[in-house]
Amino acid sequence: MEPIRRTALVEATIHEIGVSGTLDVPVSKIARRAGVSSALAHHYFGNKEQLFLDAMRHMLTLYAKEVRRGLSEVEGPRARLEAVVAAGFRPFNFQREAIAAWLNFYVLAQTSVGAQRLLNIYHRRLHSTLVHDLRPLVGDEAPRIARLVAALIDGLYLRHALLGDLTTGEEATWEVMHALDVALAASTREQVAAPTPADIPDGDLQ
Amino acid sequence: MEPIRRTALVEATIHEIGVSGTLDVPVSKIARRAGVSSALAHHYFGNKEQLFLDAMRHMLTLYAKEVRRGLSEVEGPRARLEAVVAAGFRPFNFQREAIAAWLNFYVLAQTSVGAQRLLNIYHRRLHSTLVHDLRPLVGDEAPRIARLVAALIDGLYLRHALLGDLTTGEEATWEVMHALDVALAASTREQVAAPTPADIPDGDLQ
DNA sequence: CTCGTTGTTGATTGACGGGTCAATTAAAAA
DNA sequence: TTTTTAATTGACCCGTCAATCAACAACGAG
Repeated sequence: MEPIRRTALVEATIHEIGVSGTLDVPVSKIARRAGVSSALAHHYFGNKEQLFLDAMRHMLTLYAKEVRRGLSEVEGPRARLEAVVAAGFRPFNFQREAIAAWLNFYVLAQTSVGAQRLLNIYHRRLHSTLVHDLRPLVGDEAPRIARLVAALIDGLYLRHALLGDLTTGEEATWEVMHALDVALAASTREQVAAPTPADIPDGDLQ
Repeated sequence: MEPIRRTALVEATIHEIGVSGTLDVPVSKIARRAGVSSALAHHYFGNKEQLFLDAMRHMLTLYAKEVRRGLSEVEGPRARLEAVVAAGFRPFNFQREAIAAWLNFYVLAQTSVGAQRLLNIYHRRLHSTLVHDLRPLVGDEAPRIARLVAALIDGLYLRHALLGDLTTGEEATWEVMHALDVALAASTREQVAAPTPADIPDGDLQ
């Protein structure tokens, strides 16, 4: 019984946050939607923050699955990169619920170490995936370009989510891929033209 | 008397949101910090949302001033673009208060038309500034590249704010400018390779 | 048939918060 | 001096909410 209730509560959390746009939703409301009492929610999750964090973990899991699915369908670095990018712009990620969850997640990450940890996991996962497929294309430049692509994804996502800047997710994907191709071309040209590895100002860490 | 109280309240709002990280701060607390009663805050602003929106407007004003200041010190499209980008990554924008205000602003923008309006203003302002200086460099590609740069700024900001991804704002600026230069080069090369409608009409270059 | 375990809840609590309003003070106008 | 207006507040209403707790149901094991 426990696992059923837990997932019901997690899904209800995502839903209610999506409806209100805020983390400021009564646990009782979430519980009602999950068909249980608020006391049970506390019984299983301890407190509201943990409940939300579990919900976010759930979303991240779905997202990761989506990425894997996309990756399994293609071959070659460039196509794999496109798959990763495209996964981030699938309609799934632009449902009210997902947007609300992410934005509130960011807010929470300022003050909650749990949220910070989770956010770091997401970032590191994305980064290492990108680097993995970038390395064969640009070698040592991979980390830098990965950061660039990741930032671009986040930025476009934000704009798309809050302003309907780009109409479709495909367009956003195209935009990122175009930028990526340009960066790729520039990087390889650079390596041929001027064999300068470190033109980045000194020391970086972690 | 009124203007004094208003700005005191606005500044107190920014401060308290910065401390708590949340919009979920009692008006009474904000008022106390401003040295007035919560009733007065309501008297002047009507409700909490308006108070916060005014605070956000205030921040946006400061930011715009910063951009103008940067622009006034340089000349030429490329330098002006750098000034705009750099303004976004100045320490000012990375104080707790600014980060908290922005993140909560995003959250609010999901549901508040007032916040949406304000966000649109910010976006349009940035966009038109970028386009203005991009046009002489890349002609019709200006809007597309402007969107790219804007998204990159937002994305890097987010990562810098929540993860300390890049160490310094200068580095972030450099990252954006590098991407921009690459895009610029690609764009002009494209135009040389494949003849396109009349661009590079008026104006200087570089 | 009873006992212990698991799942579940209603009721309650202690605290807080937004927004309102009658009433006070201070200053300006007449 | 009297009247009017602006500035400001304390107290309060009504509502909410997170978290706790004691208790009840269901049920399989012995």
